[in-house]
Amino acid sequence: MASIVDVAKRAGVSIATVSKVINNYPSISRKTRLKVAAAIEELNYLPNMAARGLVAKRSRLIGVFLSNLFTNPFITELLAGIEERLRHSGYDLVFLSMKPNDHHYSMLSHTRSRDVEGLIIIGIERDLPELQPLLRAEIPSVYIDTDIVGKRAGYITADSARGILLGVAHLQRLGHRRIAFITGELNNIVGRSRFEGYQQGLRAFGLPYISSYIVYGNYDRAEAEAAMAGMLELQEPPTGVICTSDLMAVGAIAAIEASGRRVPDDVSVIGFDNTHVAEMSRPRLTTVNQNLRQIGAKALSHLIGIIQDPSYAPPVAIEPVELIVRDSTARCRALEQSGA
Amino acid sequence: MASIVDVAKRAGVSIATVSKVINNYPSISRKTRLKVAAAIEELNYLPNMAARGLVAKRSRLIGVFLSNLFTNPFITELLAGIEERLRHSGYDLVFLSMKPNDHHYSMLSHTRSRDVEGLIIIGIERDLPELQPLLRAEIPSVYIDTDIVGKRAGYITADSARGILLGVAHLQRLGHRRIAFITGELNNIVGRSRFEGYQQGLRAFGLPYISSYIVYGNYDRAEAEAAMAGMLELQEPPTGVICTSDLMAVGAIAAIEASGRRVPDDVSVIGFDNTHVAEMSRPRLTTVNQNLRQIGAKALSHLIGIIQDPSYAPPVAIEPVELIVRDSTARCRALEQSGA
DNA sequence: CTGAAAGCGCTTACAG
DNA sequence: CTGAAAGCGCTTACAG
Repeated sequence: MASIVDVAKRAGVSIATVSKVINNYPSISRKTRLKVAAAIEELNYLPNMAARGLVAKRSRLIGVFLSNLFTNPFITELLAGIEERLRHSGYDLVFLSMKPNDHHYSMLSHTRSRDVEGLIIIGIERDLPELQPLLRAEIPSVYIDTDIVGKRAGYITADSARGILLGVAHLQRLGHRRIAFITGELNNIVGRSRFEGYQQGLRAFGLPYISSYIVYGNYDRAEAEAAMAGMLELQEPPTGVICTSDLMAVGAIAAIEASGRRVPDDVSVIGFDNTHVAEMSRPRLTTVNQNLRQIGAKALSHLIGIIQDPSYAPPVAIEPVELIVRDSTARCRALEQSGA
Repeated sequence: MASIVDVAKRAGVSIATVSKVINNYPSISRKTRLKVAAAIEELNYLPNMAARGLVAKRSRLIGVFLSNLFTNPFITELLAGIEERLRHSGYDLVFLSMKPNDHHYSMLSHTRSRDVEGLIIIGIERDLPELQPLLRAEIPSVYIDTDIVGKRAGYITADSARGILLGVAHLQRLGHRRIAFITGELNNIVGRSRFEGYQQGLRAFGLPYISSYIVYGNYDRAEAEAAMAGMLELQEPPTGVICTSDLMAVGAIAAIEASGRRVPDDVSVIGFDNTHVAEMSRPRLTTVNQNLRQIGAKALSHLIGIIQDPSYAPPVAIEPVELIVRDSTARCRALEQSGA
């Protein structure tokens, strides 16, 4: 492949001049600029990123750390958003796979050995010890779904609390008073704020707080199914249930139907994420939509801002959500009966 | 960050020696090796990949080109497989986003400017002109789902034909004779071989070939729904239908139910891919499973083989598939009626 | 406005 | 078994 030397020869200038043309130095005369541009074109020249990175510390590489790499379907949308915004930025994306059981491994070393300019870190635990060195080193970073801030680090996450609140409001409007909540772990901002949204909702509408209506575990479908089955055996089962993922909602529906009840006639169910699953499920899920693609795109925009401008304030961004009403929620039947 | 110079100073040797220790040159004495290893440990040293790549042309970077970046849910599984195998290989993965409408862009230049050692290319059109330069340059490459071979390029794909054949056999065993086929485009190996599998199946079991039972378009759900709706208005609608994605199967089911029929009682439906959707759909889908995770892992293994050993024969690998029987297929009712 | 030179952090013949 | 030196392809003060 052609190098800067070839271009210089062809254009009859020094390599320093070629470099300046490539990097848009203003000093270069129009004539020279044109000559060099022509040579670049003819030779199909593209600068070697490694060399550039080595000397200028500008690798044009953005690193991504994922906790459960690729296992979560929602990651796809996020990456699509990132990639969209990435396209004409001149940056490429490198996946840094963590090696959790390797003592010699550190996220910071990995980042540095690749000369990565900035980091997008997705769905990681807030108290991971590895994160401290990253923050101390002031690597430009945007966290998605983990509330971490630093001099050059910020985060972006959906307004989960409001999503759940919207769900409670919706059920309440349909006449439900016994509303259950099946959620994931509470050890991160996403889990915590969803739980807060539930509590706020109950309080706002004067609904009873019944601790046996609350189950938390992982975001797994089977677990939600078991949890729901358990609640259906209570003296007074809930008439509505809010789940914090669409998969969990599907699990809840399975349990409800297995008990001989129907959704939404007997029990209303709300999901979270508005994934494909929500459309696919029968009945189709009423669910909370977070614009993952946009979150991904914004994360990257902010990251590039932080990288390129030392005075750029890192984001602390809570993205709006909306409730998508489909077929898994309906008027509370208990209400209709008592009303009749 | 510590450089090789720091390590050399600390260990009291030359940088050449440090380099040799890092790269496992056999000439180094045990004593020196230990001293250097200790210094590396103490300084938390990790070689700068850009510098290494620059001089040795070994960037330890594997590039990935995706056609519809991240929009396809099946990509997730594939990447999970790749990442799994990648983990302790010393390579990282860089996403190279194609810039289709940029004249100055070429996949080859992009690859070279990143010093990428090898390429995984997923779901790309076979006759993309960009591919020729890549092949001529003999960049080690493994294509997934595109049948392309070269001196240092091979491919890996699931045995789609057999998947469809298994579907036809299954329906035939259940007494179906009027079997429809809704598929994607035929302009690539995946589309073609699935269609072949369908034809082989009909022939093998002496089933009628009815051209109005065959629809192809994209892999979209809505399109499959429309196609199915059309077939249901035929004089003699099919009693079984095979779709080449789970999403299309869901679309077909929607059309069947919209027409007042039921799945599987009136019409049996088979999907393809065994995604989450298959479990989620009601009824749960009978579908063809391809082990995407394994395909991803194998693709990477082969690629590393090609990179590291010039005499490694590039793969031409057809991976096995299996039929997962769930609730969307049942005995043909027409048969039962005539049999009764 | 342009170019010579130093240097980024490595690897690899080569000499000893 | 070890090290001095050249060089990979760039960028960036600095001099002119």
